[in-house]
Amino acid sequence: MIMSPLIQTFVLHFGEMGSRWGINRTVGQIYALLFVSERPLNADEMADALGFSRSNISMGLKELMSWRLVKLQHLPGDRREYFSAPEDIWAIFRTLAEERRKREIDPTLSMLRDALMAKPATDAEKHAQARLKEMHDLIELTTDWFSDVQKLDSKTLAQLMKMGGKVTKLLEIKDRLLLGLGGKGPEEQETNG
Amino acid sequence: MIMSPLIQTFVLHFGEMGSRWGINRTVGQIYALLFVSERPLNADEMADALGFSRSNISMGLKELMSWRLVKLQHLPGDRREYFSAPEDIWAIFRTLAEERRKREIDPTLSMLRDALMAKPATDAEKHAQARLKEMHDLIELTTDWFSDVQKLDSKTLAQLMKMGGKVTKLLEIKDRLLLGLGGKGPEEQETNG
DNA sequence: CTGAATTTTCAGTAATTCTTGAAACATCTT
DNA sequence: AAGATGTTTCAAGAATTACTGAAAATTCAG
Repeated sequence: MIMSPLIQTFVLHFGEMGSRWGINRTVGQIYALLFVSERPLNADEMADALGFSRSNISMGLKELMSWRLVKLQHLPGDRREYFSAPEDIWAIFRTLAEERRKREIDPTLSMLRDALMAKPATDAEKHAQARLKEMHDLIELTTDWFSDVQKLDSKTLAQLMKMGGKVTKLLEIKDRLLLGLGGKGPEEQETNG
Repeated sequence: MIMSPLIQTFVLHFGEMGSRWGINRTVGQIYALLFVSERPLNADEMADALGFSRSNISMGLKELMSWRLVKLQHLPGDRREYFSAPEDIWAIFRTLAEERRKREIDPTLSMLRDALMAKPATDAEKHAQARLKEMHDLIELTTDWFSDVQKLDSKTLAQLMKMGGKVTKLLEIKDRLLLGLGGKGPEEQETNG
């Protein structure tokens, strides 16, 4: 299979980026290729297109499967395994986030909690624990929030994001409501910009 | 300088995590050490505590400075350079996000935009471009949103995050307001839960 | 069951990235 | 300006990670 220059550029860039994020180049390229492909691909096609050995592709796919980032399917009358990336890019994003959480965030939080249980023996330890507490709380806050937000459907999520910093406007409105509906009316409508 | 077991565990874990995120172990450990330290440290102290060579520390610090993650200062009557991590952990988080954006997100967006300019020659390219557009939009949306939210002060940000998925409640209220203030009154107050 | 097709494993090699000591460089003190 | 102190650079060696081909394992058709 021959990749058009357009696709090739993307695949190469993505592989490069992957390697900056602790994902190996092969895996990044495989995923990029699957992501833009209009149909599922089998391992030989990928090996051919990317110029990697068959076994390298096999390992890359194994990795991607452990991340739940690829779907495996069979084509009628063909024994080979065909792979594809999910249609919904938000779903990809979520899966990535979930897996990363499970693999990296959770163990880190657990380590921090353990460290916080110990009785500080010195001033240095007391200070260190205070810092670890800050880190723990920040991580917990951001990931809990993230997992909450993640549960929203794509449409709501997009709507929310499009508002950007303007969510604060909503917070102000909320506060005003809670204060007993004093204050101003709906002239706050540019909130929707 | 001798690290207590508590600090050592943290430093080691952080170095390990770093290496999963494309940050080398030394750099991760240096930062962890600075993060929990109650006072600024000089390069020799770090080399000693972590068991790395002086030159390795020097390179690590250079890297951390390029990320704007450490502050350099001088102590009165001491010619050596002392380093520390910012007090405010949110500030650290923001800096990290900004730098990562500058280095990785922006170039990726630019590559995607370029790819989208090309006239698709084949069906495969047409499909690929549609996918790249999805990716471009997702990245742009999330990063724009992130940079907006990033500008909020820490307190507002924390407030927002503590709400988690409940922000949708705010959206509902907003929609109701925009629909001309029909609908219900302030009995929606559990929004604050 | 047999054998063809396909996939996975794995040990060895290749490539990359990390780490170091030595030398160069810089800055201060006298 | 010389010497002391401190920092950076860099080439080479060490360690890690990626990649491959060959062999083993699996799957399926007949």
